[in-house]
Amino acid sequence: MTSKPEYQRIIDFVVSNIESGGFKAGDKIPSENELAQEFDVARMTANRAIKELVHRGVLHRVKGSGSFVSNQHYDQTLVQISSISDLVRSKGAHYAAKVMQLDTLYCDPSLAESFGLAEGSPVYFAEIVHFEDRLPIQLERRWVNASLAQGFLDQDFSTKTTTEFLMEVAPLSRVEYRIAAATPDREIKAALDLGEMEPVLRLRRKTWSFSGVVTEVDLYHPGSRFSFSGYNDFSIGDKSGFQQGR
Amino acid sequence: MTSKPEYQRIIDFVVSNIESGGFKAGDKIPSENELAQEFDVARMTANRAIKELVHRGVLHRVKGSGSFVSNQHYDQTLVQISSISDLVRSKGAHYAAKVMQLDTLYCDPSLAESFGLAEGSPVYFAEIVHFEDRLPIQLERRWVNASLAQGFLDQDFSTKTTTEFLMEVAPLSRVEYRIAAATPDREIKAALDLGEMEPVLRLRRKTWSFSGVVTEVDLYHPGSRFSFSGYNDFSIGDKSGFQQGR
DNA sequence: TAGTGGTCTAGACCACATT
DNA sequence: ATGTGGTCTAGACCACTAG
Repeated sequence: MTSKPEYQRIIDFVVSNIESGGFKAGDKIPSENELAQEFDVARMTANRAIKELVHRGVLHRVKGSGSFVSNQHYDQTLVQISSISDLVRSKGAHYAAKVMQLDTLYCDPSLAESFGLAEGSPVYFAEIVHFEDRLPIQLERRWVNASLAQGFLDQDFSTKTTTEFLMEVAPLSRVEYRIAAATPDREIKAALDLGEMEPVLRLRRKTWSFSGVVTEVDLYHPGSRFSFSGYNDFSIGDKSGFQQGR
Repeated sequence: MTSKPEYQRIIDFVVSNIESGGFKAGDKIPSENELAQEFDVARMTANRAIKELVHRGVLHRVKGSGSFVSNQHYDQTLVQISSISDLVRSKGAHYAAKVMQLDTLYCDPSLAESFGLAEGSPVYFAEIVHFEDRLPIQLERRWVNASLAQGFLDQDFSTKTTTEFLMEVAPLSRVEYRIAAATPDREIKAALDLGEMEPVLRLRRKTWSFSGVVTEVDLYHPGSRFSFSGYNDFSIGDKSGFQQGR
């Protein structure tokens, strides 16, 4: 019989009060000192419980003021997106990549603005098709800040992914992304072996390192064979999430 | 000059050692006691730093054994999906909903299996179109476990969302979801006022409460006007995420 | 000024790992 | 037996917020 930690009793108390409606969104919950007295524990223990719930997004705190119940999650959900090669391999399938294009471009005004570079600055461009058991599963179109990724053109991206390389030369500090459904152009349609009316699932991502924008990428996936998925567990232990293509 | 907390110095130490390659994935890092001595702080302070990095997924710990560097995230990314009415309102736009259908079905074999119910069990079905400033932005097709959501048919879902109602009667414990690009059927095309070749972005979600499957829903969005997006910050403070339609 | 959270200390006991 | 992380204590000082 492993007994629950003390802080868990406090977590349970707060959570069950929220679930029962005793504490509503915006309500102030008892202070650390009050909880510590109530549960006969040290303040640090109450602090740990509250901090855990802040981590989960259940509560938020204001210094000098108190701890408050955050807005309900409703069905807030997380999608976790990992690299395509990991994904394919984790399914036990064979992964392969084919480099279609790999060379240098010079910034047009729009690219220049996006990367925060001067017009005409060099940017590497790569187009790579990723396969899962011989079936094309992703078309990658990537632009890379040349000044932040020396040696990019010399890599063999059929054995190491662009992401793996970029992670080594420029640790990421920020990512922005967008998932959309799109109509493929002719080239995408050919590369992914798409049906006549088949849409694509597009993930567009922009990545910063400490020194600036490192890379922008469009990842196109066949709508009929690929999706982002995952799950969330609440109330029990905690959240969690994975990603899956199909 | 607000000085950094002590535990932040330890976090920085570990992170920079990982980024510089000093600590590699799988490596054991110094123990709490060693770190505490090294930085001349109490063990609890070192513990806090390490716990923070465990929360971020940078490290993992094994009781009795040590703390280890986890596999690199690469560009793991989070998408946070919130409710459509919150989303529209948070953009300052006008939100409206139109209930197209709201009645009772009886489970066919496939529905029965999904809900864990007997064939022929009653299930509520709702079809609702959500508008952002008069423009259709989401078609919701929802199936609801009748035994877990009494009063569902009596609600006015043009003023309160299905999700809000369900959250009240059956607190969620688990969510599964899948994002895909799809070709709309005729009905979806009409409801969302789609162009001829326009694909839809579909979010399919299945939600459990403690007592079983509560609801399954397909949310269809115009590919040309809607996407899921967000961002992640690393290394600085931490992660974060929002969702946005456009 | 009194209450709150943010941080920190210098101990402690325990369960578990490795040796 | 030793070292590790997991938990907990009973204080403490600080910065911030509120009355």
